[in-house]
Amino acid sequence: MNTLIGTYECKADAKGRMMLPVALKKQLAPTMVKGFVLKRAVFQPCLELYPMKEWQSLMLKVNKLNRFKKKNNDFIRRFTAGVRTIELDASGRLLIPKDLAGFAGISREIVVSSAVNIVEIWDKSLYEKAIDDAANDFAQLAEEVMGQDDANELS
Amino acid sequence: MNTLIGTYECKADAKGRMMLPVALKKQLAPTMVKGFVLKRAVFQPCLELYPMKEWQSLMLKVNKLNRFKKKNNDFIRRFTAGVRTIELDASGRLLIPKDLAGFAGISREIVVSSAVNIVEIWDKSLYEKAIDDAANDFAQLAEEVMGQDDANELS
DNA sequence: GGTAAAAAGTGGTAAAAAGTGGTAAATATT
DNA sequence: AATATTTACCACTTTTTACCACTTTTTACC
Repeated sequence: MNTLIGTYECKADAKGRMMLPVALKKQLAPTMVKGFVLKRAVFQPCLELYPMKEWQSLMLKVNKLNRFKKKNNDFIRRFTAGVRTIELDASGRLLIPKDLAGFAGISREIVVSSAVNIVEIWDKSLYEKAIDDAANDFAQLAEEVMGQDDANELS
Repeated sequence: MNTLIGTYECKADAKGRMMLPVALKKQLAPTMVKGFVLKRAVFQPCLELYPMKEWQSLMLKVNKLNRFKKKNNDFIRRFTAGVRTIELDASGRLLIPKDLAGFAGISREIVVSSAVNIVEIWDKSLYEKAIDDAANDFAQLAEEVMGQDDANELS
């Protein structure tokens, strides 16, 4: 699947439903029919939305892990915590289940952010906080993550 | 891609649309067809406009990162904050999405400034301020570094 | 277990906000 | 002065938000 692009702000209604931003919906259109998996993120207090196909291919990998190793078992439990399959309703709205909303501290203001081939769903204020935190050591982070080949930039 | 040159002032209309200055448009012409990515800058309250090709080659690197590493995850999130794909409309106007305009404090008066191979978009007053601050910092820096020994000047 | 109350989830829609397209007037450039 | 560029509007479409009314599921209690 093509990688997703974009970070969007949107609002939930009183029942915790949100419209996916059209720009994102268009990108997701091919994968929309099969539905999604929504789950807790591992590193951050946010949710991750996997197009079903992405999820399945990830599960293929996970299922190859040897469950008789405690670490693998723990990982699987942890990784699949809070997994829910969801679909958009007839009006194209996405309902964020209460427990997941609770985990991610989501109230009304939401940020939806693509990350390669999945979508992160954040409470807006927590998102901004995470961004700020990352900005502080962005220079260092960038160097560690991307900095191997400065030479290319200069050539 | 060729490096872009120049700093230009322009105005947005009531809907937050601006014409790209022709001088810049001419320079961007080859890359225009594929559209752009507009995003929040990391260190400054301004926006960055990437010709799509520039953006894609960056993403090629980014997409190779293993997202099960927290650092990579954080980096990607920080780097892709506020990303939007945009195109010029039929009249050659660039619409700055409301949330991004909000982030960059952009109202009507805009400064567009090329920076190597991307374009920075600033609210005019914030731009002036940033320039001033940088000037002050530089003066102080220069003084700290070079200012100790007046004697040298006189010798 | 059975029942009432609360919570969670559905479906629909009116109104507000954001975005699009076009053009006349103003300003700058040659 | 003539042309090119930029600015300021108007009218319109699409998207998003904020509700209301209703159904289903879960919880709490007798």
